[in-house]
Amino acid sequence: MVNIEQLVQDGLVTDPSSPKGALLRTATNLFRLKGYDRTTVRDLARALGIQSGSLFHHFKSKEDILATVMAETIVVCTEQLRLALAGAHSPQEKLLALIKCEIQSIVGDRGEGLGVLVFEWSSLNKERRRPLLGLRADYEGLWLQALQEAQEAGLLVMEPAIMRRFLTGALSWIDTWYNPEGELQTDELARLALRMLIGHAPGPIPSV
Amino acid sequence: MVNIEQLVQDGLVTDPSSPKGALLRTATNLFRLKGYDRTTVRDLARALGIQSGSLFHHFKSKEDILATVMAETIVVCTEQLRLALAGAHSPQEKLLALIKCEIQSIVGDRGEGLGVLVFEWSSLNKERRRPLLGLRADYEGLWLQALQEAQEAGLLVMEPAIMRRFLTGALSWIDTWYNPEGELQTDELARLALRMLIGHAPGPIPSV
Amino acid sequence: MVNIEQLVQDGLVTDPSSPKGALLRTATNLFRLKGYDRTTVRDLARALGIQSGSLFHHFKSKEDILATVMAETIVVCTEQLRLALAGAHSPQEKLLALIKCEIQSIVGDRGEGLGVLVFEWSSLNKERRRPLLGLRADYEGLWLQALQEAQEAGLLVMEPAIMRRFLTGALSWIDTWYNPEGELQTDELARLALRMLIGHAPGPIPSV
Amino acid sequence: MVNIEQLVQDGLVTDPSSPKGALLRTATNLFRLKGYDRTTVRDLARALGIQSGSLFHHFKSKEDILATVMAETIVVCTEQLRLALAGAHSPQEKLLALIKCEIQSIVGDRGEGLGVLVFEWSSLNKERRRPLLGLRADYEGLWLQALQEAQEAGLLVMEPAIMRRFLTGALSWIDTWYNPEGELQTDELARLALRMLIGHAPGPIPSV
DNA sequence: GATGAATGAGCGTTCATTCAT
DNA sequence: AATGAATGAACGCTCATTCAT
Repeated sequence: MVNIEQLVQDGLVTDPSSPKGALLRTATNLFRLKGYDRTTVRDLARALGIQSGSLFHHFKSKEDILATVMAETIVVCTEQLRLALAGAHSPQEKLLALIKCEIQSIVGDRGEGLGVLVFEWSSLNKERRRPLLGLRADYEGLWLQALQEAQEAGLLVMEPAIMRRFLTGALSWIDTWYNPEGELQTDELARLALRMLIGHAPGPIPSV
Repeated sequence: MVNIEQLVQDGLVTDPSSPKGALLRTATNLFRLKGYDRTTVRDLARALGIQSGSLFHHFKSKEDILATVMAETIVVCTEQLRLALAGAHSPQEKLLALIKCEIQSIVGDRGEGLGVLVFEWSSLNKERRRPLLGLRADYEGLWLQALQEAQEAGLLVMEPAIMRRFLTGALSWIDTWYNPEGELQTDELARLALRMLIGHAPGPIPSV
Repeated sequence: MVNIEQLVQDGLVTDPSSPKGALLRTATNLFRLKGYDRTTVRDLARALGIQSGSLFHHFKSKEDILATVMAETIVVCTEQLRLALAGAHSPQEKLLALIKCEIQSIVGDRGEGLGVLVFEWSSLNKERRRPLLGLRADYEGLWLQALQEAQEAGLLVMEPAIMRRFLTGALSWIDTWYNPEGELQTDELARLALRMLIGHAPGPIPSV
Repeated sequence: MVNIEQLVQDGLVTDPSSPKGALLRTATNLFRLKGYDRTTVRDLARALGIQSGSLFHHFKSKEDILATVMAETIVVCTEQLRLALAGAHSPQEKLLALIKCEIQSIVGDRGEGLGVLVFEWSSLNKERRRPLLGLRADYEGLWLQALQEAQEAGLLVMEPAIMRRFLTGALSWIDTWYNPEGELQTDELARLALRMLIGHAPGPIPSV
């Protein structure tokens, strides 16, 4: 598991155990559940057991909360991606690790943050998007490098940039249908996604 | 191209050349561009050159406009899917036809409607979702049948239900990155997607 | 029964069998049932089976309809009062006749008009009230004259002006509680009211 | 005078010196003057010197204000009635006390509230009427008991239920014509009303 | 740091009225 | 006479934000 405490100390993410951290967690939940626009600051305050005016001691505006939720989501996911890569060696292993990691983010406790990132993107002012695009580029950089290596190893069915785009859509969509209590395990799901990338016929993927 | 006039006569979609049709087109555009919540009825009226009160001669409420945009989008896309299937015969041909058709919907003039459908789904009241879910089931039924046939022919790299879910995400995501003026043609994009489904190694897909 | 046809020919009231008459009847009903403000011209048009715009061929404005309802109600009631007086001779007979007549107006088919008159009075512009006040004065003149005669005959328990005011309130309030299908007949009710005016102890009122 | 402070402490009425109390007073005034429907929340806010949005900190809706005006009016009047009864002993004394009290309510500072109660009753949603009907029944219960006793003492000219209805109308109508600056005193008015109930011939009512 | 009353612009919607057909 | 689309002002109400306490 990624070392959140380190990120907290680096000032990159908010301490989840702090009041501000609780605020962000609750905001993420509500923004995903009801949508950013339909979540009022009073809703948020009520869920936290405080008055709506008090929110503005932590954040300058409602949109500031949204931007922070998005930024911290990307930062944590990127850190998790880095960690996943650290334990993988072959191109195929790396791809599988990234896929597993991204699926974990989507169906796990970062799922709501990612959902907010995708579905509420248009709620964010143009100027506020820029820094997030930079963070996103870091994240995507890790993916593209791994896909590059896989292609050089002759594994991919198509070029990395498009491959990644197809994959991004396929994986992010999981959020809309995956049932964690169903039979399908996330590791199996990751293996299936990998098969889509490397184009093997049905049957077990050769062990990595 | 699908016969819109027939659908108009059947009362399934609004005549695009009527004032109400123009209203729906403009609404689709704004809902996708700014989001449903951030599009005010005054925005919509201004874009149409009418008074905001006049909108309510055509629709009982703002949400009614949203629901109609969604319903007509599905109806037209389903009709197009049906038409695409009519010209295809082998399982592989059928798959390619469906993919081409869905990509055309996404990057063509139904793209905004589909974006509204996906991104503003949560803006719709629970009760208004039901009829749309029925229409959506018709659409997905066509896909699943074609995928079923492909699997029986030994073409697919995984079972149809999950295959379709991966594909839905991958294709709908195209909307976020595809540039119609770039080099990549939609037919080529469709071929690449098909390759993901049927798992061939790099190189030309065998002609269908 | 009062001769409505004569009033129609004199141009004092609208022919009840004409479209305009039907409009007034329906308006009276709706104004009393829902209140003038909460009755929309669309409600009224729908109840008549026409379009709301068509109302304005008969009346210049919604308030015009209200004023007409009120004016014709007073005119008819005054005419009925006159008729009632014509058949009575002694002061006591006259009082009873007026009371019976007013109760008939209240619980009968002029009840809604009178309710509109009382309850929607404040919905009427100051300027439009003036002519109605004149019509009302005619009506009250008949009452005061009869009460005067009764007082001169030593019948009343108090002076006519206040007596009339108490009676006006008592009788108009009947509308809120009287049930025409109950046991209490309107003639009996009139006798009870008369007893209140002339102060006999319980028991049958001496025959007039 | 009834102890308003006690009612405030019991949570039955709003403190008249609080901002909410001022709001209710102003609302009562406007609702009576212009009618509930024609009084806009902006009118009310303007009369109070606040912004229209601020009203909704005190009340959830405009109709909530109306319902509160009505409820508190009945509660205070009932309390005053109780107090009036406490100082009266014979049936005749009790009747006179109740009449005086009701007239005071009508021509005094509860007159507007009672006017709102009568004239805007139909502006209130069906569900909101129920609790008010209960409060009203308490009020009427005091009246009916006193009238019952008067009848048993052989005082009334007719049975209590109808007597009360005539009286309700007669007294509530006072609001439309009584001029506090005229010669007629409310105590004299009350004596006249009592005479109507107990049927004495003109002349002074025997001392109670 | 937290409160909560107040703000004021803006929301979706209503509706009497107009007018070209 | 009648239609019905359109108007545009006004409605009740919401809500992010402010600020004196």
